Amino acid sequence: MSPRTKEQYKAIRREKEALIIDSALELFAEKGYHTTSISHIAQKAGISKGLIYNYFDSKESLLVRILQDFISINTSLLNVGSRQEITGENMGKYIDAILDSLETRRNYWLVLTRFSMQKDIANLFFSHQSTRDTIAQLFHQVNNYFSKHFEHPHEEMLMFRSVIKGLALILLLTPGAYPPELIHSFRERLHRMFVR
Amino acid sequence: MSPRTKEQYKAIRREKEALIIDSALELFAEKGYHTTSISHIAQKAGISKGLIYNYFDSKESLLVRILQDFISINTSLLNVGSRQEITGENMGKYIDAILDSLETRRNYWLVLTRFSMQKDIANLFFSHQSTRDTIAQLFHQVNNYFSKHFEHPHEEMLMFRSVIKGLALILLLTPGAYPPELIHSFRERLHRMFVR
Amino acid sequence: MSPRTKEQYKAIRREKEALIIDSALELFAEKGYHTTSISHIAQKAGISKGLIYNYFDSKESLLVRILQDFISINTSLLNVGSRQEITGENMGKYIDAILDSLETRRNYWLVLTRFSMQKDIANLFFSHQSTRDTIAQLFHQVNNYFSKHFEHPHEEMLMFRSVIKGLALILLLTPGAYPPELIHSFRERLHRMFVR
Amino acid sequence: MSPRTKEQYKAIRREKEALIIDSALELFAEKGYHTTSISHIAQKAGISKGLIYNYFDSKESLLVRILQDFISINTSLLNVGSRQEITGENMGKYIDAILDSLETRRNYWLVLTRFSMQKDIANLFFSHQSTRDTIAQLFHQVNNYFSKHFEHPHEEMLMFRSVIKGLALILLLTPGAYPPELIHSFRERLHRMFVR
DNA sequence: CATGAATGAGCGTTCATTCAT
DNA sequence: GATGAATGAACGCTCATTCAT
Repeated sequence: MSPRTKEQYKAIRREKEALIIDSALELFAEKGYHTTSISHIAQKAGISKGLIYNYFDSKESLLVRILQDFISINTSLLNVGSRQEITGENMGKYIDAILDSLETRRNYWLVLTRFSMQKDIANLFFSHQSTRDTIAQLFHQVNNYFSKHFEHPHEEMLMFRSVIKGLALILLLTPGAYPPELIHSFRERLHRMFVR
Repeated sequence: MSPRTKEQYKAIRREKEALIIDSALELFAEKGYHTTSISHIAQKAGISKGLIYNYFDSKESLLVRILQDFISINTSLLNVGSRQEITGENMGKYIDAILDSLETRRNYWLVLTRFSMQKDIANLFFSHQSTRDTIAQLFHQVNNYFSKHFEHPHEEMLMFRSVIKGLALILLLTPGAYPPELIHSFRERLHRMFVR
Repeated sequence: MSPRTKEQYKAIRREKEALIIDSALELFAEKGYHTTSISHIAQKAGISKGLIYNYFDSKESLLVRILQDFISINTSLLNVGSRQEITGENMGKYIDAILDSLETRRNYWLVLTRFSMQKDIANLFFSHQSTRDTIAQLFHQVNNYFSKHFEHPHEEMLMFRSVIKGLALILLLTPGAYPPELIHSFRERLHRMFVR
Repeated sequence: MSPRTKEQYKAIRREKEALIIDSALELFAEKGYHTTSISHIAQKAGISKGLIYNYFDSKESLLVRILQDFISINTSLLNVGSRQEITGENMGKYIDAILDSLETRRNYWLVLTRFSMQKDIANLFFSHQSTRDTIAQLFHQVNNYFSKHFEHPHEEMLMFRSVIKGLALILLLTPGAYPPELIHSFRERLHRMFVR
């Protein structure tokens, strides 16, 4: 018989790759990078260990891929062009987007949060210049926003970062601990605090 | 030479144990749990690998011991008698104590923060009934405090927990990123926000 | 289009087989057997990995085939009829043929030389009765040649074998280390030494 | 009980290291580097795989050690000081020493011969400057010797190298194929050819 | 109490080989 | 005839843990 067409092969690859990424993401989120073995990922994906290396060069490159996917999703969270200023409206949307994303992309956030605490992997995260640039720019824009609208901008920005980070941690680590209504009113409070 | 007395033996044991814990804590904080080997700990402590197993059952139990020590220290941070209420003064002290502790016990916090994301390790905290009780009681008392002094107590308590957690994370992971004056004025702001 | 005839199919097979052998030979010679993967051979030949197994049972059998091809070429180097004696002229031609062959069939010699040290592979040469016979006969004829023309035939034959083997090794492993003129005069010296 | 004394530990290490080297040498000589696994070495030595890494950093470093040992043994073969000239007497001893060494250190020679044919491992062999220097110096001295005593020094030196190399190969690969008397008379012939 | 040689299970990774298409 | 996704055994290597001394 004839071999599969190139399109068929591509489709197989696309699906299998997604399957591997999903399995790895879930395990990385649940147990962390070092405690998750390639064996375990393969088992979860229902494939052989060897096949993973048909799709990814190494365990590390699999992680990098997951992180990059997440970054490319998230860079659009703050809907601002490269050199544009952040408006109050954008800030509101940004807050909402983060809170929403914490639910819809829970596993990604778990992985990212975990790794921001691990020096070796954090370095890996910043190994790409583009990633560093994206984050530096975002920081700069947020900085400008607070400088423009608040009396004590540094203090306020630290408050902003702290409360967002802390809330994220709480929501990630104890999901369901707070009722939706509370989350909702908290979100409104954040708007009152930081949207100008 | 006369043989050592039982007390001397005990003293030696206590000191060796402390030495091992210190070495492990420093390495866990610096490089993480998985990237720190028993060999490395022994080297840092200037003893043999085997001796560590004379004091601890396993690498994990060494970690657990470190975390439990820290928890028992921290639960006394808020020095309130069993059924006493938290006063505004106590709350102020609590905030200060936490911020101070983040500096003086940085390594402990680093280890704890990293492992709070690991479900199995997180459960270790609650393995002792007494720890569970202490934490539950603390939670209850803080809850009462906010109920008594704030219009939206749940919202306020979530704000309290978020900002403390987030600030802790920032201070731990990016030490030196914020100047002392800013930290100081931020602390005062926390007092204004949460001390009644 | 009309379906291919049986002859056409055979021709395709023959060409593909030759393509695979050529690719493998080049890689085996360049990087060695163990460091050359089937993947690499397929890539060099511009075909799929699977197709190689349509022509050869295994990587090893591909190697064996290469070696056997070469042996069957080489046993005809000394073109002496079955029971004929080796003449001085033939010996001269033999020496020249070997030296020429080291250049024209360099890759074959490289592979053969490397594997002559591997006992299991070395035995492959002798797996075919006909090969064993040919070699035995050749040995016998050379033996006769030296017995007839030299005072110390065994010593002389060992000298012959040694110098040819050693020169081959040097030329194969350090190509270009000796200028052509030197090689040429060395060849003449070999003639003076061994041609009677 | 008290632990072993440092001397006891050193003795254990020395013996175990020798055991590992012996086992590895034998297998490398018999089957080659790539076809010999750490597992196999451990099995032959009657120890666990892990223990090998208590003594050697890697499989490669084990090989390097073997090669270096051999070099340090052999650099004294040609009994000449750094800048001294090679005398006829020394050349005679050199020839004898090589032929003797081929028997007494057969496995070393097998390993070395094998690896001179394998580019990746040959490079490893020359990775140490001292090794390169030693060999370069030897080559230089032999070169001088032939220039001084022979009419066609390059041709003669190529003859010398070829016959020694070829004889070595023959003796290594087909031990016992030639009777001792023949080897002995061949040795005398080498003396007549190259000792001046 | 103290040592470090020794173990062995498990890791990430490679690659010859198979087989559905 | 031809493809390449998929397998699985084996590799080199690490390291928590054990134990004779």
